[in-house]
Amino acid sequence: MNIYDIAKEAGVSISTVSRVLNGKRNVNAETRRKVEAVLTAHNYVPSAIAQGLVSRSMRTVAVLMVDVRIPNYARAAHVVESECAHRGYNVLMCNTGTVHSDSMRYLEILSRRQVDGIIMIGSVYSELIDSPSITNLTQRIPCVVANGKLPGCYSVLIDDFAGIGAAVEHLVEKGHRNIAYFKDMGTDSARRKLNGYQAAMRRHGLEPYVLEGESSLEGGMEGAARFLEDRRGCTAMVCGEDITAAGMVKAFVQKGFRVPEDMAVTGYNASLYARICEPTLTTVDNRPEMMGLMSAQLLSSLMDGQTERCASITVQPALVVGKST
Amino acid sequence: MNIYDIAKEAGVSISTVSRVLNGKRNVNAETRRKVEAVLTAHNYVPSAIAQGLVSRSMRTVAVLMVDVRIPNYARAAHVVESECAHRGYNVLMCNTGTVHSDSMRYLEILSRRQVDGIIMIGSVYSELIDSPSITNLTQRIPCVVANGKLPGCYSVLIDDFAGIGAAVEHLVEKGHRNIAYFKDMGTDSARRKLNGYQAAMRRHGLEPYVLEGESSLEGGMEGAARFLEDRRGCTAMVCGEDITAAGMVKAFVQKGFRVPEDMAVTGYNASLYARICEPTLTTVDNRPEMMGLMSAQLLSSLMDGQTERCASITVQPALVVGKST
DNA sequence: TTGAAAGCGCTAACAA
DNA sequence: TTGTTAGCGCTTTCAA
Repeated sequence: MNIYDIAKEAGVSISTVSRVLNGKRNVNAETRRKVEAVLTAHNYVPSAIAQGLVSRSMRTVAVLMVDVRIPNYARAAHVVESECAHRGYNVLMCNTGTVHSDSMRYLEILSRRQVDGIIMIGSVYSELIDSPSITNLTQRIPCVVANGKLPGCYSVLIDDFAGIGAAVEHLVEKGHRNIAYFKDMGTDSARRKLNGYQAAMRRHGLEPYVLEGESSLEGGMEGAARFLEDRRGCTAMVCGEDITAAGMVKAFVQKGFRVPEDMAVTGYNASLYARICEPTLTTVDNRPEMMGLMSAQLLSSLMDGQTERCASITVQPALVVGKST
Repeated sequence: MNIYDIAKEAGVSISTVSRVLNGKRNVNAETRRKVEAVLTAHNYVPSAIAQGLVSRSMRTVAVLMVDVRIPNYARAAHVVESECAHRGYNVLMCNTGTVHSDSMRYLEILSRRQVDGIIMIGSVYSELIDSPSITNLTQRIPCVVANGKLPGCYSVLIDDFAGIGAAVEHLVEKGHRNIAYFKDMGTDSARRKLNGYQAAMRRHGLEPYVLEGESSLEGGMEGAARFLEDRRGCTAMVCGEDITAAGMVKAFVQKGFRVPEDMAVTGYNASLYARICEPTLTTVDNRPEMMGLMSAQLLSSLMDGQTERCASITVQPALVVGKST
C-alpha cells in the first residue's frame, strides 16, 4: 500500500495525501478527514526509504565499539542511543573487534548506507590508518571519536592520565609509598593510564613498578600471582581496569592477604564489578555516560550543520572510594 | 556525485555504470576499465538508500531489548549483530526500557523504516498489547522473540523452568532440605523461574519459601537481611539472577556466615558477576549466545522467505558448579 | 485548497 | 555490448 493507492481510494492527488501525512495546514478540513479515514483504514505507514531518498537521510547514526559486552562501551552506547532516539535518529550497533581491517570494512559499509553520523567509542580507533577512503568518509559524514583522536574527526576525551593519577594520589595520602601498577594490553588508553601512573609516582619521588597482563578476571589473578613472587615491598596495586582489580583482590584474598590491610587495590571504571568485589573496590569513574552524552550532543550539532570550531572536549574522571584502600 | 555524473564523465550510459558497479559480466572489458577509472578517481560510493528504494530493503535488522547494559542482553545482542553482519545486514540497537508504550513506539518507527526483520530479546515483549498495529507489523515484517512469545512471531525460548530446577536439584543432592528462593521483580521469565523452583521443591516434598526483591546487587543484599530475620531453617538460597546472588553472598559474608558451609547460594546467568563473586557462584548458564544465534538464524531464514512451520525452538540451560554450594 | 510534474539515485526490462 | 525508459514511493515546486 503506497501513497498512490491511498490517493486513488480517497479520490485526491498524492500531493494532498502527502500534505495530510506531513501535517501541513493548507488542507481543507473535510479533505483531511477523508484522507485520514483511508489512512487509518489501511493502517498505512509511509516508506522511510522513499522519504530518505528525497531528504538524503535515513536519520541513522552508527556507533562503533570494540564489543558491546564490555560494560564501559555498553554504558556509553546506551546513552548515545537514548540521546539519538530523542532526536529522531536510530542507532546502528557495530561491534568491530580490535582488528583494524574490520573497522575499516564497517566504515565503508556505513559510508554506502549514508548514515548521518558516526560515533566511534574507544581509543582503538585512534590507530586507524589514515587512508584516502577514510578521509573521504570523514569529509562527507560527521564523525566523533569518544576517548580517541582521528584526523578530521571531533573528539570527546577522557582524562585517563588524571584519573589514574587520582588513584595514586589517594594511595599516597593513605600512606603508601611502594605502589605497583597493573597495565592491561595494548590500547592507546591503556598507555595514557600508564603514563598517568608514572607521572604521579614521579611527582612524589616514588619508584614505579609495572606489571602487565591480560585484561580479564583471570589476567588479574594471574598478575597477582606473578606480583607476589616479587612484590618489592609494595603495599598497594593500581589497576587499569575494574575487572583486573577484582581478579587481584580475589587472588590476594585466596592467598590469605587482607585487603586493604595487607594490600590495597584500586580499579578503574566504577563498574558493577567494583561493587560486587569484596571488599568493594576503590575505583575511578571515567564517566562513560557523560562521554556518550557529549559525543551524541556534539554529533547532533554537527549533523545540524554547525561546524563547531572546538575540536575536542575533555571529560574529567572522578575517584570513587571503596573499601579496598 | 551520483551515477549520472559518473556516466557522463565516462561517456557511457547509466545502465553501463550500474552494470560495472554490480559486477555484471556483459560489459566490454575496455568499457569496464574506463568506468572503473572514473569510479575510483572520484572515490564513488553508490547510494544504499536509492538501491534500497528499488529493492525495498535497506538490509537492516532491529534488535529490541530492555537495556543493552544488562550483560545477558549484551551477550545475545552481540551474537545477533555478528551473525547479521556476516549476512550483510546491519543491526539497529533499540533499548526500549520496560514501558510497553515505548516498545510500541519503537516498533512503529521500525515499521516505517521497513527494517527487514526484528528480534526482540527478553520476556517483557510477551506482554505487548495485541493491537491491530502490532498484528499489521508482524504480518509484514519477520519477527523473532527470544525468551518470549508474541502472536504471529516465532520464538526461541529458554527453559528457565528447567534451569532453576537444575539448581534446586543440585542443592538437594548436596543434602539441603530447606531451600529458599529469591524472586526478582516482574517479568514473565522471573515467573517461569519461580514456577521451576516451586515444582522442583514439590517433587522432593519440600516446603517452598519465597522472598521477593529488586533485581540488583542492593536488592540481593537487602533480601539477605530480610531473610536472616526469619530464615526458617534454610541452608540454601536460590536466586533468579547472578547479581542478586552476588548481593546475597556479600551480605552473608559480611554478617559472618560462611558460604557455602553456613549458607549455600546459587545464581543464574553464568555471568562474569558469578566469577567475580567470592566464593564464585554456582549458577545456571542460560546460554544467551545460543539464544541469539538461533534467533538470528531463524530470522535469517524467515527473511529469505522460508515460512518455517516450526513456531518455536527451546534452548536448554546448563548448571555451572562454582564454590558457593 | 488542490493537482500536475519533476526530481531523489538507483535497477531492470526491453530495444537496439 | 550498450542505451532508453519506466519504475521504486515519496517531497516539493509551480500552476491552476
